[in-house]
Amino acid sequence: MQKLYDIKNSMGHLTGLASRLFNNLLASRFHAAGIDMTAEQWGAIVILMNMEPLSQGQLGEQLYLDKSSVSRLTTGLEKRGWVMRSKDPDDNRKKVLIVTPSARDLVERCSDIARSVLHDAEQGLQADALAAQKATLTQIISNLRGAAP
Amino acid sequence: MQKLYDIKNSMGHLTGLASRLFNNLLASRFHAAGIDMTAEQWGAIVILMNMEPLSQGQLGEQLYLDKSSVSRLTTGLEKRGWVMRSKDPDDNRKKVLIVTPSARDLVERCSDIARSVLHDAEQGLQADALAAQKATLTQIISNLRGAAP
DNA sequence: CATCTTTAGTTGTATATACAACCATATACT
DNA sequence: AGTATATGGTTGTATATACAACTAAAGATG
Repeated sequence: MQKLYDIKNSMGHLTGLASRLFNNLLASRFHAAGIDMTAEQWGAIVILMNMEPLSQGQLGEQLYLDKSSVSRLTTGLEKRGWVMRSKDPDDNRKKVLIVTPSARDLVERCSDIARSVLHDAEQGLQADALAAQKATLTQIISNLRGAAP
Repeated sequence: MQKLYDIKNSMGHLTGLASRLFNNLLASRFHAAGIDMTAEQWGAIVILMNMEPLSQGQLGEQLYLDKSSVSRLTTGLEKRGWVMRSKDPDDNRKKVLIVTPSARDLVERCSDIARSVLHDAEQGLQADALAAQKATLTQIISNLRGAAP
């Protein structure tokens, strides 16, 4: 009989755990700082600030999210006044996303908090180990994106 | 002015992405094989098969899930006849979870599929790089679990 | 032993996400 | 130009998850 799957040492389990713990801690520290923003909202705004203007579809490519998820995420960002969603004059199907001035200060504060979480997460690890880990993760992501369904 | 947060090369982003892609691909292949089980359900059953009997609380510790999430996850597993949930005779607050025989065959097939996904995900990576990555991830998880909220 | 506290699980509510069905617009083809 | 196809976004529905409020049971303390 085949050995049981060693799930607790598997890539899928470990990445899921790390991601969940990171986002939970981030959200908890945002909340403690009186900031009512989720980790996912912060991530989307940071991507936009680096690359704007983006359409919803382009944002989805960056985050590897389904277009329906991007639609709902964007609705939340717009409702809070952090993102402007307007029609693309060159293509009336598209929406153009721009970060509002009011979001920018907030996002800087959130990014400082994210740095603190990252600092805690990487405690005791060498820079080269971290760099190697990111490279490996990046390769895995690329493999998964290219894999046959 | 501070540099913008390099989110696309950050641990939080990469682990979230990898985890999501892995689970999506797994679910897609389960579905293609005619198996109506989610990646999360499979993961929970594998943990149980390795460690049963566990209470819901103990399963939650293994998966780092909130007790409410475990409760709902277990309800789904019970509804499909994959897990027996019974009262612990030694402590009437607790529920004892046991994998049913009918789940075992299915889980073996799912585990084979998970191995195929893992194989695809790790394409082109050296065993030592993968081992180092797991060790680093494990350390990060431990750090995050121990971090102050 | 009576009450206070802690622990285990459930349920209400909210966000994040995927897939499928759909609508509107743009592009391609004949 | 007119129809067929492809693309971008929204909405319906389902699962996964967290936190807060609650219930029930066990343990602690006077």
